[in-house]
Amino acid sequence: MRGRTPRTVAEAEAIQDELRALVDLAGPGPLRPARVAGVDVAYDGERLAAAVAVLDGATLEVVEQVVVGGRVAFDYVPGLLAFREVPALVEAMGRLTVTPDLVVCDGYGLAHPRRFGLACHLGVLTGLPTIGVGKTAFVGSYPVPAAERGSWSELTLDGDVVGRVLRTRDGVKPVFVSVGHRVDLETACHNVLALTPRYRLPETTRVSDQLSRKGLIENVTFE
DNA sequence: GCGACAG
DNA sequence: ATCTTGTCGC
Repeated sequence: MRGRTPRTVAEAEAIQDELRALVDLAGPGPLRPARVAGVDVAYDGERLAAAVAVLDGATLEVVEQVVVGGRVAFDYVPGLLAFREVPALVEAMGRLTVTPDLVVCDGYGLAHPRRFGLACHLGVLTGLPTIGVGKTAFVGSYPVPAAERGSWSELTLDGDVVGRVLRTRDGVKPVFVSVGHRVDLETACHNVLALTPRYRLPETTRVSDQLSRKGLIENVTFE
């Protein structure tokens, strides 16, 4: 279950249009997940390190970590990020000994040109509940949310609400939340706030980001 | 037609 | 993503 690796942009877009039908937007998804995973990928030219960190949903303490090395198989193209990161992430998740109740991705989910961002892609391939948390704007328009943590505004694309711009820290740049698979938007935002007791980004994102970079330096597994 | 564009 | 030091502020 790694998904096909397209050779062209047209081929990749066709795969997204096909897999989009498998996304489960019914939710609701976990409100108090026991285990929450964070995934991220770090690069060094052709080499890459994909990491998955599983945290206890209540204490936010790290429960398990996995890092796998690999090679870039698809250049970065806005809208096709998943083809660059998902294969290695699926490989890393396959090595987990515990099953996450929720997976927090770096990037977008439904808020995507074809409504099938990285979070949706990883969700469909693993079957797990996923959400996307982006650090910068990608698609859609939105009013700037109030300055207090917890404030949010709707992210709209072509007349559809595809996500929320959520303030996780008072007076700090907000994050872009969109659902991936088997989780609704309200539940996704509740979880993001639960994962940001102190920093702008979810603990899951921070731990997996640090882990992937460390894996790159230590020349972890390779392919 | 010309930019903008998750990571 | 990645290239990159110190510095201002809570």
